[in-house]
Order: sequence, then C-alpha cells, then structure tokens
Amino acid sequence: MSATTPVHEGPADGTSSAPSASRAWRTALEHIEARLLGGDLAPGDHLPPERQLATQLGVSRSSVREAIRVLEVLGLVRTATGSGPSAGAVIVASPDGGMSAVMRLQVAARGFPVSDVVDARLVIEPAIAAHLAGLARRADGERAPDLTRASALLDAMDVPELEPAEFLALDARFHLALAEASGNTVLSATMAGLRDSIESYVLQAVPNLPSWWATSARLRTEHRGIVEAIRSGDASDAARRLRAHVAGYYAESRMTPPSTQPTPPSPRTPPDPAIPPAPPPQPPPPTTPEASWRRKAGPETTHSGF
Amino acid sequence: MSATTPVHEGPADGTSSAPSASRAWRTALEHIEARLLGGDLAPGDHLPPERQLATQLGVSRSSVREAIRVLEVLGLVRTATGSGPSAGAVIVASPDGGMSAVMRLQVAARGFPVSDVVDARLVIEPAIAAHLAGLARRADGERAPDLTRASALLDAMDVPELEPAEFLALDARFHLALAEASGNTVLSATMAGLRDSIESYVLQAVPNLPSWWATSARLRTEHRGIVEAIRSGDASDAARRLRAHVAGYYAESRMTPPSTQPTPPSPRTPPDPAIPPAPPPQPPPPTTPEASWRRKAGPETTHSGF
DNA sequence: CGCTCGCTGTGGTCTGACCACACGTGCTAC
DNA sequence: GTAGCACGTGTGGTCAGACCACAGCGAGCG
Repeated sequence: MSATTPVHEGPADGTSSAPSASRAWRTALEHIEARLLGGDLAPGDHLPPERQLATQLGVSRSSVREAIRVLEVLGLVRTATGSGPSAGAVIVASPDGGMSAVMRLQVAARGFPVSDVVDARLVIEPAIAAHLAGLARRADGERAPDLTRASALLDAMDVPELEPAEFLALDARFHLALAEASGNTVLSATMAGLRDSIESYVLQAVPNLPSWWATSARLRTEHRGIVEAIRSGDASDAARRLRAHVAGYYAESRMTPPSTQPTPPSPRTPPDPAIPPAPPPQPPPPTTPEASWRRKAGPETTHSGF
Repeated sequence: MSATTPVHEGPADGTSSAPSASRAWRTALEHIEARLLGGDLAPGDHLPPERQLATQLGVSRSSVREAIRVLEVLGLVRTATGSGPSAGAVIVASPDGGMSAVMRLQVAARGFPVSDVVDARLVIEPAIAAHLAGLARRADGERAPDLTRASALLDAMDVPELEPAEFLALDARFHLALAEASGNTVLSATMAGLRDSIESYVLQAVPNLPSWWATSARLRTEHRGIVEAIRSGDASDAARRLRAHVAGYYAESRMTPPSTQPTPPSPRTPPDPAIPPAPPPQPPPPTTPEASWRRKAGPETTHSGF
C-alpha cells in the first residue's frame, strides 16, 4: 500500500500525527498547524519544500499546495519563488490581511450583512476607545497608548483638496491607528477587518451625503474630540463620542437602513432622512474643483486584500 | 495565445473581469468574489463545475481548486461529491468556522498572543453585554434579545458530575449564545473566534486552578448574575459583571501573565496570585470521581474548526 | 408497477512535466 | 588578485491528463 496506484487513500492514512483528515489537504493543514502549536514552527521559519512535505505526509504536492494556499490567504505564510533565504514559504503571521479577507468575503457572500458590520463597529469601537482612555488614565506617565500616528493622520486629513476616497482612506487608517494604539493585535486586526469589509459600500454611499464638505468638516472635528477624550482618560466620554461619530456618519450616508440601532441621541445635527435633496451647504471659498466628489463609487475597489 | 503551450501566463491574462491577478488562483478567487459582490452568486447557489470554471477563466483546474479551497476554509462554500442538487460547491456563508480558523491559526503562529486574545475578550465581551442590556431596556416588550438558549445552557452547567472539559465546553457555548442573542452575525462570529482560538490553552490551564469545584461554582453564580443584569437592562452592571467574570477566570487559571489588564476592582474574591498553593476547598459531599479534572490537557483538541 | 443496474457528472487526488525565478558557485576576463 | 558574468540548482507556480469515489437519475428488467 505504498504508492503503486493512486488508490485515493480511502481512510485516514496514518502517516504522521494528523489524527482526523478525511481529505488530503486537511492532513497537510493540520500537520502544519500542529507544528505551529508545538513550537516547531515560528514566525520567520521556513516550511519544508512542497515536494518534501508531500512525500513526508504521503499526499500529493497538489494537496500540500492547497493547504499552503489557505495559510497564505489567512496571512500565516508568505511564499516566494527563487532560491536563497527569502524564497520558499515563510511563516509570517500577519493577521490583518487574513481577518480582512474573511470579513470582506463574508460580506460579499451575504454571510455578514453590512448592517451587522456597522452595528459591530458601534459596539466594539467605543469599547476600544474606552479601553484606550483607561490605559491613558492608569499609565499617565510614560507607557500611555501611543496616539502620535493617529494624530498625524488627523493632520493629513486637514488638507482641503482631499477627495472623498482619499479622505476616507485616511479615515480608515485613523480608526485603525486607534485600535493599534491599544497594542493589542487582535483588536487592531478586528478593526481592520471591520473597516475593510465594507470599504466598497462606504465609497458607494458617499453620494448619499447631503454635503461632503460639511460632513468631512464634522468628521474632522469629531476625530479631534475623540483623541482628546482618550488623552484625558475619560472613558465614557471617549466611547460616547466614538459611538456618535460612527453612527452619525453611517446614518448620514444612509448605510444603515432602519435596523437595530436607532441612532442614539447624538449632540450633532440629527440627520433627517426625510429631506434628502436639501440645499447642500456651500463649500468654503477656496478653489475647489467642483463636484469632484462623485467619481469612483463603483464596486471596483483596490482588491489588495489578498 | 490560446492554449498551445503552457506558456505560464506571463502577465495578467485579460480573460474576464478580473483586473489584477498575478497568480492564477487569485484570478479565480477574485472572479468568484466579484460575482458575489455583483449579486450573481448568493447563498444556496452553486458554483460552476471546477472544470468549466477553469476553462472559462483560462486557468487550470488546480488553480480553481486552490481558490475554492480557500473559500471552503473561510466558510463561504461547502463542497460535496456526487451528483444532484446537493453536490458541487455551494455558497453557504457560515462565518463562524472561517473566523475561528483565522484566529486559531494566528494564535498558533504567534501572530495573536494569547494575552491579546484574552484582553480582546475583556474589551469586546463587556461591550456586547452592555449592548444586550441596552436592547433589553429599549425593546422591553416583545423583541427583546432572546436569552433562552443562554439560560438553558446555564441549567445544563448545573449538573454536578460535569468534568472541566465538558463544563468549559458549555461555558463556551454560553458565551457564544450571549453574542448570538444580539442577533448580530459579526459579533457572534467574532466571539466564536475569540473563544475557539484559545480553547486548547484554556484546557491546559485548568490544573492551575486552586480548586475546580470552587471555581465552577463561582462561574455559575456569575453567569446567572450576568444574565440577570442583561435582562434588567442595566448596561454598565452587565458590562462590569462580564468583565470581572472573564478577567477573574483568566487570572485564577494564570493564563494572563502580568500584562496590560491588572484585573479591575472586582466585587468578587480578588484572585491573589501570591498564594497559589493555598489549601483547595473541599468539593461538596456528593460522590465525585476524585481528580478526574486533569485529563485532556494536551494540544490534542477537537480540530473540528475547518 | 417496483426494483436494480449502469450511465453520467461532480469533486478529490495523484502524477509528471514544464516554466520563472533567484541564489550560489565557479569560471573567465581584466 | 579581483571583478564580472554564466550556468547549475532548487524553489514555488502552473498546467495537463488521468483515475477514483460518490450520488443522482433514468432505462431496462423482473
């Protein structure tokens, strides 16, 4: 029963320590996971060459490649052709990409309704803000959460010529920077996934805003307030501001149909969906290439997430 | 340039609407994602047969299979052999499995430190509890969050003969049921991932508890208090109780080295890590197979997450 | 009319081959 | 002696073809 004919490996072939693997690629995946859990493989290490791994596990290279492909999409390995130290499959463990891929694809497949992603942000992000404020209060001295990156992004968002797509990209990076300030990889990866998964929908909804100029100005003000609340260590205020910030934008861009969250009382202008064609406030006097904020709303996003 | 020699498809072959795909399997993956986003594919629909998809995209079946394999692990499709309506690759969009796979593998690959997963639970789960309490308060009448499943699990956990592994499995399902009570697929999938990813570590840490009997009794009491706080609509109390519950257990089982969270003032017994070998409280008089709570602590978990 | 057997099409796997690529080594030219 | 280049080698990436296991479906037989 060695390898005379491709007998299709009926039951689990007890080649190695993989106990349950009805399919060959699961054998490879579980083998690699076991080696990761056991400490045999760590970030920076190389996986064995595909051909050798296939021989070792008693499966074909195709099956090994399917397992490695999964690990690559999940952000666990990086593959490179050629030879030398940088070639081959290397353990990298970069969670953001994998988390974003899962959430984005689940949104695309209707497994995650967009409203659920929005509501999840409304639950999780204020909690992160409160957590940051708590960290800032407790460790008031040296090792307070590092908000310099977030603040730098806020400065970058003050450039008046930014188009909505650029502004929103910076906005996404700001929110991600907040999560990263917690120093928690899980929180930042989750935040990245939440934001990336609905990026295309956010861009599509920009034309729904009554006035991009007014909205972006409001967003910038709110951002500053959030950072200030975190810095001052006021957890409940930080959470409240962040919640109002996120809820306000999604309501104003009409990305939230009358779902669970009825837009808790926000100190800002209550977006009244009954008067959508209201006269949009004029942009500020400086030169502004008129109506440049409508392009790029199709589903043709960057697709750099894999 | 049709298919004379396998010229390896140097640049991006403009076969279909896939714009950027340096690798063949990305072509297939992006094609499917585009069809999902465009609404051509919805849960319940069948993907085209692999051979047909390969011909249509101008790639080999191997590459198509790699893409489908990724989608399968991510919980987007379910494949089945045979013929008929149930065979083939069907869009299913079951997010829990994919999310758990990502997080579990990232933990295994040290991309997610266990402490970060624990801290993320400490941030996210109280927020979910507060969210549930808010829902219960607002919709006090009919469509309040459904906590019957969670309560049923609590009753199941009162069986005194449960071993730690069984008790903790029910505990995991209870916490997941809480997230599911929100009706939010993203929150429940995230909760499932957070818990599944550290399941093996939780089981390994059981022997660290000074007294399993005392701990399980305390957990049960805390569970009831959490549900009651949610039902009564007290958001801050629900959050506080859940936070203390999770933090208390992880501290007592010594899964949290002196990391960021110093266990905020809990109304419960402050777990003092300075006296670990304290005399463990005696289990209750009923027949209890002594010391059965040490088995199954190795890395040999269920592995049902793929 | 009911049952059975085989046809058909699906995913699952294996094999072998080739290509593109990058490193390393050794030879060659200066 | 040294700098430069060419080739060998081993890697992942891809393809093509074949076979197997499986489940439905229908034609044929009892």
